[in-house]
Amino acid sequence: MPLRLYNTLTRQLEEFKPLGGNTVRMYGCGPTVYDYAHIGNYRTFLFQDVLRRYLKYSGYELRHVVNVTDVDDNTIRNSQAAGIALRNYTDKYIDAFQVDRELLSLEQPEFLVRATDHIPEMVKLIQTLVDRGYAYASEGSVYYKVAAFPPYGQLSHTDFSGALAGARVDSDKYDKENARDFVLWKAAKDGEPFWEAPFGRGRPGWHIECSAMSMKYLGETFDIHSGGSDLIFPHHENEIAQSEAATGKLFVKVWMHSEHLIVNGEKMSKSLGNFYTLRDLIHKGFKPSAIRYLLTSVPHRKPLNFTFDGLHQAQQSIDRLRNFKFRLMKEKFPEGETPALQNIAREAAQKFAEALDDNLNTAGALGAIFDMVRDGNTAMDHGDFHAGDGAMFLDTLQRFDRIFAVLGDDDHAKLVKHGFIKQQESGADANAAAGSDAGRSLSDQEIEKLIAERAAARRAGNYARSDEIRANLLKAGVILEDTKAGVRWKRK
RNA sequence: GGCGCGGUAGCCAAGUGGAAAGGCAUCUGCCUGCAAAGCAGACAACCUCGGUUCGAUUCCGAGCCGCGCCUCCA
Repeated sequence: MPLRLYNTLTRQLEEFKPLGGNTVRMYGCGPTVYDYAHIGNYRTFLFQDVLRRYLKYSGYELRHVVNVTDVDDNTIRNSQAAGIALRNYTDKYIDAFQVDRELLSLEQPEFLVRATDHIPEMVKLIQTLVDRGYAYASEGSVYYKVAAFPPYGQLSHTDFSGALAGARVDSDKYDKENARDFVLWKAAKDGEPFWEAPFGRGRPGWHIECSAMSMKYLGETFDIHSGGSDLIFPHHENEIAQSEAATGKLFVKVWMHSEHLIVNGEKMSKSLGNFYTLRDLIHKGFKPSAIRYLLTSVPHRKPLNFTFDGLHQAQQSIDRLRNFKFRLMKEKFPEGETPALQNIAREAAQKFAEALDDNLNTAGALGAIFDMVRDGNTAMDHGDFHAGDGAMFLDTLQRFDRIFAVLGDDDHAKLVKHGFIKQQESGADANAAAGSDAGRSLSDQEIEKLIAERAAARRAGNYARSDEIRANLLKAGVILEDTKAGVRWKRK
């Protein structure tokens, strides 16, 4: 089955085929770096990540651009409030964005670009629009003349032929010919950062950034452009107007948008106290992989209601998958193979891909994998699973993880690496430390040592001692399981 | 007002014109030194009203409810 994607522009599910050869050229709207990105932002970025991973899975090469908006009213306001140069201020949040991306296992796009590195391209594009009669200067700023571009409204499917189309626009604020016109270049205000341009000192408007940068790296027409649903209008509508007016060519073939994340049924907002960044959740003790799972498990065209209960459920689900992988790799099975079983694993991989082919139906894809996990576990428990069957199951599991990326069990290592967790100093009495609730985490070696000690106690029939060690480890956030394949431990 | 998205068991959620995936939670049993994990089983759902149809949760119409965008916003 071919990959089919829902295109906001045509409002249809369309079979996907790259415009040029085997390489998919795609652009994703990234964050404005005036603060830490919130989990709603990451819902969109994770959707884009699933998209890029599945395109690769499907055999395509990628040329993927993600932008960072590092100049706008918010970044300027906050940097000035902090008394820090704009560039230095945004650097901090770009670094944080990169850390978050690593925590959430977001793949690096081929190009991560920032707006202020592309001012000349934007100026040139604005000049082209002025030259072609699509833009006009006014009071040192430059505006896009929406009336000059009749297809305006095609993406948001809105008819703007009527006067103001119900928009509440403060038309006194700007010297615009029409309230719908939007700014391409903002005249510099006192004390604000500015760049030189033929139309005067100033800075680019938000929309022109994405047109200039996407076309620079991907060409005048490219395959996929994506972002959150709130960007459909006006941001993406304006990008189309700018780009197509400047080139006379189709700008983007497929537009994809993810629905918003809401929290406990309400819009996430600071005033409601339900506004979460990734680090807020990590500080509450949730694992990045659980957050990734929860945010990717709901197909992107459906609103996602974020709850802590949902995060807990996500964690449990991941554990089920990891447990199965553990059995697969560690348990000893009788020699031989069972073709019927291997077919189950093979068909699961097929169903997995078929679900994702259907506009990235992640929930359906998960169902296929869990079906296989149950069948595999059942066979193992009944003694029907043979040594020769493992590879096929592992292969399907790995296919799954190329998209979902949650089986790695590297949350702890990542959190230590980025300073969210302090590692227990080595050399300390691990058991005492484990029982002391010191707020530090034990190293893998210390945990292994205690497990060995417990194993010895169990062999000696000293269950009081072995249970004490298990309880201490639990207190330190380590869960032990005695399986047929040996002791398995995991961090809570 | 305009334009969208959604309403499936306690929670998350797939899917379908003809016996309604999957995950989490709960209960029982097996397994385990005890747990955990796993297995077996149990419990439990298609917002309402019309229409089309032999048959609708699925298609059409109306309505109700939730969320979003239309102004910076993933």
